[in-house]
Amino acid sequence: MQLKPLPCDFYLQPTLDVARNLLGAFIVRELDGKRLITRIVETEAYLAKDPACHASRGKTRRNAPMFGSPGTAYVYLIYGMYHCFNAVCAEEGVPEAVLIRAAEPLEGFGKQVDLRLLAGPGKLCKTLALDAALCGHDLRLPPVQLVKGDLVPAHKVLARPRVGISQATDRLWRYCIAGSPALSRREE
DNA sequence: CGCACGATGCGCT
DNA sequence: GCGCATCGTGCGA
Repeated sequence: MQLKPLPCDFYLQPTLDVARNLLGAFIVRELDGKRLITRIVETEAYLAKDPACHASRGKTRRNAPMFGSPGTAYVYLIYGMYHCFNAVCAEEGVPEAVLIRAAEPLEGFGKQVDLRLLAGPGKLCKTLALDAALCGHDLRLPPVQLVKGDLVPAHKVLARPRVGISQATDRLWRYCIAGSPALSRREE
């Protein structure tokens, strides 16, 4: 398998396109001298003017990383016990991001792997040990890289409402690979 | 300074 | 399907 990090330009596409195009991409995580590879199967887009976006009401200490360089990580704590991992999109100063909601274990997890080990944003961060220390990290570089992956045909991509938000619930900005066993919830 | 609440997940019913 | 753990953040006082 060739592991080619997604270039900075990738994240400058419209954020909804980044969210769709991250489906099938790989997360390569180096941890304790081991390499874990997973395949992204579910994402959500958050846009600058979107009421559900953390930064839609301006810059604060927590959301400041969303205003940073495209292709860096935005990681935050949710419900006091889980983390959520995002890729920052759009040009510097425009706070948009794609939440990585679920991935499928591919390499480095042993034989009897649980396919649902990364089925949800909190579980994904727990399994890959992603936390605030990685906030701002350049996702082209170890120890966490997003790399070019399988092409997912359009007919396999589902668009669904985002999960867990109370505003702008009508927007179909969650993208899933149809039929994946590793989604955060059963397909609707 | 106090407090309501979240881009969640798990266990119980 | 529902309650709740657990705590940093952000806003109103």
